[in-house]
Amino acid sequence: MATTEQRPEDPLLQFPGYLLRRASLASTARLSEQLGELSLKLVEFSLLQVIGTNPGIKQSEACQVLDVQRANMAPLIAGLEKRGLVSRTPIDGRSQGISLTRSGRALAAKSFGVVTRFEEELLASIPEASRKHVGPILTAMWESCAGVKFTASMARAS
Amino acid sequence: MATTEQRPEDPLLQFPGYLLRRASLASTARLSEQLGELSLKLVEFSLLQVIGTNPGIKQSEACQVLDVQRANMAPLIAGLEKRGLVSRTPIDGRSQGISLTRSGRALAAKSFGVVTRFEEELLASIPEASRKHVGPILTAMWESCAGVKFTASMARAS
DNA sequence: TATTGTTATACTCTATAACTATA
DNA sequence: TATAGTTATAGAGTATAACAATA
Repeated sequence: MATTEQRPEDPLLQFPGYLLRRASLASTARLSEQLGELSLKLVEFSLLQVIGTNPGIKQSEACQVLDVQRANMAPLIAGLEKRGLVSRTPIDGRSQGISLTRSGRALAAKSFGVVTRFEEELLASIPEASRKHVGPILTAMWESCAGVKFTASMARAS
Repeated sequence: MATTEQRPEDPLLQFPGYLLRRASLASTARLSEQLGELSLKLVEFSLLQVIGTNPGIKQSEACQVLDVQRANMAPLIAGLEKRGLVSRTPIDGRSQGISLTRSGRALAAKSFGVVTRFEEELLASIPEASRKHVGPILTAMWESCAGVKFTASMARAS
């Protein structure tokens, strides 16, 4: 028989956005641990994948894809270059194409395996009947919240 | 007719955990803006709600509910107390019960309205057929990732 | 003039360690 | 000996401003 002692209630559990944040923080912490064993931060992993899929991509383009400030991208790329994971090829006088080196491709592939396994477990933890809704739900939440930014910058661009 | 110019691809869009993180970051940024108009940070809003639902809650209990370190909770509570939003009542020599003041209740109610509206819009952006899966999916993802922590600390406690 | 990359810097958030007082 | 609260501090992560070089 359980005691009647009251545990504090969390009144925020009813909010999708709260669940979203708590789940994201927990997931990020867990995956970061695993990537740490490859001496990779989450953003470094993401960057390797984006560069691998888009060889010769410009720094500024990678910034747009990953929503990272130019000022923060510079030391990130520099760090990967210093480790021999990426290389730069001049496009014109002010921009360079970034590509994976051989060892960059190796680490990208290895870390992709780690993340894929993690993501498979994550998906497996979700009730089977709900799984096909994961993509639509998260994409909708993302787009509806990112929408403000997008419209602001796109209004300027159009 | 669209140009054939290639935009960089994001190879991470296939990963639920990536979508989770991007959606969470976007949602957090957007809601934080709105709460900023009430001079509330997201964690302060959450804390007000937890205290309001659990009058007399101890600081350490609020830490567990919101997953905030004791060391970071202290200045948070102090800040709310300084603004006259919460009050402390001694429980024993070392712990105090935290409750909302009158104006704390007012701000908690007002901000709850703001967040509720936000969350309703968030939910409305999701395809109707998927909506009932939001809770189960996010809860499952949260629990499956928080699980590690829980088992570690619970093993110690048992 | 706008874009690309860079540097410096500040601000927020979070994590750790050490301390006091009390159970 | 463990718990509650506090303080100080360090480390990420992120944001802004300014600059040089180039389109």
